[in-house]
Amino acid sequence: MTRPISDALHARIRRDIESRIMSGQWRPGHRIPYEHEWMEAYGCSRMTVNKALRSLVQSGLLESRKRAGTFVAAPRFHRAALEIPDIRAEVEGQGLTYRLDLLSRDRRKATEADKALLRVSSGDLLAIECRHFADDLPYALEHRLINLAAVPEAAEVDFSTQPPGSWLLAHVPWTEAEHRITAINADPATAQSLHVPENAACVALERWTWIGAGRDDERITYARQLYPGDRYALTAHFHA
Amino acid sequence: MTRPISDALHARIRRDIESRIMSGQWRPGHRIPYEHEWMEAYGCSRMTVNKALRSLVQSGLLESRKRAGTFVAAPRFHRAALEIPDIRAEVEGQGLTYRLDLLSRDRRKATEADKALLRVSSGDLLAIECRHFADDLPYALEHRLINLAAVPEAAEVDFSTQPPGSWLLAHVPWTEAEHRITAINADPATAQSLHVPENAACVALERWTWIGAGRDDERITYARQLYPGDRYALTAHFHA
DNA sequence: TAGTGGTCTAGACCACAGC
DNA sequence: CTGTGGTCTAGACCACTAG
Repeated sequence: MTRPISDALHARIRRDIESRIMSGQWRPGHRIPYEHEWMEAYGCSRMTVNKALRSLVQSGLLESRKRAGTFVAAPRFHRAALEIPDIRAEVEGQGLTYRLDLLSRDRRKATEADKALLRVSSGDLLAIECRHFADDLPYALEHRLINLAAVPEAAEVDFSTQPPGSWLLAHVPWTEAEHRITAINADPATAQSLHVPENAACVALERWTWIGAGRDDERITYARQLYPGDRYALTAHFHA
Repeated sequence: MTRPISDALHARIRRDIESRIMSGQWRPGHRIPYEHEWMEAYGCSRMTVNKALRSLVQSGLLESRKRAGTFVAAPRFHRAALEIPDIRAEVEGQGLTYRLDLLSRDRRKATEADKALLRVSSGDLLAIECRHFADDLPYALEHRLINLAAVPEAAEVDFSTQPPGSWLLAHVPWTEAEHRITAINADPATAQSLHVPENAACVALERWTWIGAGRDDERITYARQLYPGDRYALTAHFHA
């Protein structure tokens, strides 16, 4: 007997509906009972029913159509929550010793290549190349651009010990982000840097970060991290 | 001037709070006004305020501590919503023609290897190898195991034209899932199958799917899909 | 047009963590 | 203790859309 997560009535209603969907009793497209009927079934107010249903709609398990009812949603893809930890936190979380190796740091006017990556039209930026180590084994190779128009303080920060990602996470707390995950073969320089054979498959994780509506000066940073494919895995989980 | 997504009062309150967090006006750890104060500020009831706050708590931007108040949450990692489309839908969504190539189909008792992958202790399963084509170019190579104890109907399905993922998505609608993304070098057979050079980097996407608490007979399927790294990218986005 | 979900109100009681 | 958020009620009006 597992202990219930929450005894709240709306949570019970939610779980009841969930289990009927997960058991296959209610298939995609099935119209579930009207909110009115749930009120009667549970002897509660409509707000309580509504709270349960809205929560399931937000999870993607249900969809509401005005005037028609609430239906079991037809899944069109697998959803999962991807939680990408800060590298230092991830390494230390595994009980390993983290070390940063700053390869280069360049403050410059955005080149054409920078502009394309950072998605700005002009301005100064900080370009950083660094390696992340876990117990003296290379963990990831990072190429990062920081938009100094958006984060001028970054120009004064010492990134020789503090990873740029950690600093940014703490100083530009809430952003929007887009991620792109691909696989690439390590070129000779990358291979040497990561201590992997030439052409070894690497996970390439790119991240674009900005604030708000996405104007030029709100672009925060671009990061490209390469992980040895045989030592690293991204994991994602779809909650119940 | 962008058109507002929703004019609902709780949505406006939500956006107001969001923008103060995203602009940096309220930093992690900051205690935002009490629900009582929001009521007065907006001249609305507490339920309306609560709806906005709960929504932000669920997004991870806020956290509530009873008796203390509601605080801006400290981001500990980058969150993103990963939406992995059904391959057929994804291919057709790009305006390409989808074709399935069933390489093998084997109904068998679970071998030791199967058990480890599917995470069951025994039982019959369906093992499928197939290739997905987009306009006659190999798009992905798939190895799939389906637990027949959980999905007996799968034994009768014709998977020579219908991709197993699409069938399962439609017939075992809602499950829990775990994903693992790595990069691998194509071995000779894989390279030939995907029309890529030997050792080409490929994105390996593994997915374990089950229902409910996760007992043996509730394990649904294991899938491993290999995508040519230079033709494929997974994308994930963190919503505002 | 009838009836659904979407939204909102003006209260209420409670558990609980901080003071 | 006090006051917070968590939860819930018994109504209400509205927009929308399916029939």
